[in-house]
Amino acid sequence: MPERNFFADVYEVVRLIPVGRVTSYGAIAHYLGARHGARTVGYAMLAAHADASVPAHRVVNRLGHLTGRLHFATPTAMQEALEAEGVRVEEDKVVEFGKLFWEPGAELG
DNA sequence: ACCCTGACCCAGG
DNA sequence: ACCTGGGCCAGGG
Repeated sequence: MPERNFFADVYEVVRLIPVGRVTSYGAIAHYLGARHGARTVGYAMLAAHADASVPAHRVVNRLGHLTGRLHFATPTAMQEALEAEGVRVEEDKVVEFGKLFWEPGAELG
C-alpha cells in the first residue's frame, strides 16, 4: 500500500469527527504521536482546503476558538457550517466546547 | 536542492 | 499577566 504521510493521517482522523462535535489541533497531534507538534496539524488543515471530504470546520484550537475561519471561502463559512450541525458559536468561539469536544480515538469502539 | 511560508501548544521567566 | 523559545511537515517557486 502507498506510503502514508502525516497529512494523510490527519485527514483520516478529521473524517472520523462526528457531526455536531469538534476537536482541536493539539488533540489530533497527540493522538497521532507526541513527536508531532500541533502546529503541523495546522499545516495539514491549511493544505486540506482542496479536499471537500475533510470536515475542516470541526477542528478548532485548544480554547475552542475558530482559528482557521479566515481560510474558508468566506470569513463566516466556518461558523455557518458548525451552526448547521447544531454547534453554537459566539465571538468566534465554540459554546460549551468542553461538552462538544471529541477525543480522537476515544469513541471508536 | 535551497528558501519561504503557514488553521498550534506548552513550558519557563 | 506578559513575552520568549522550542518542537514541527509538506508544497511551491
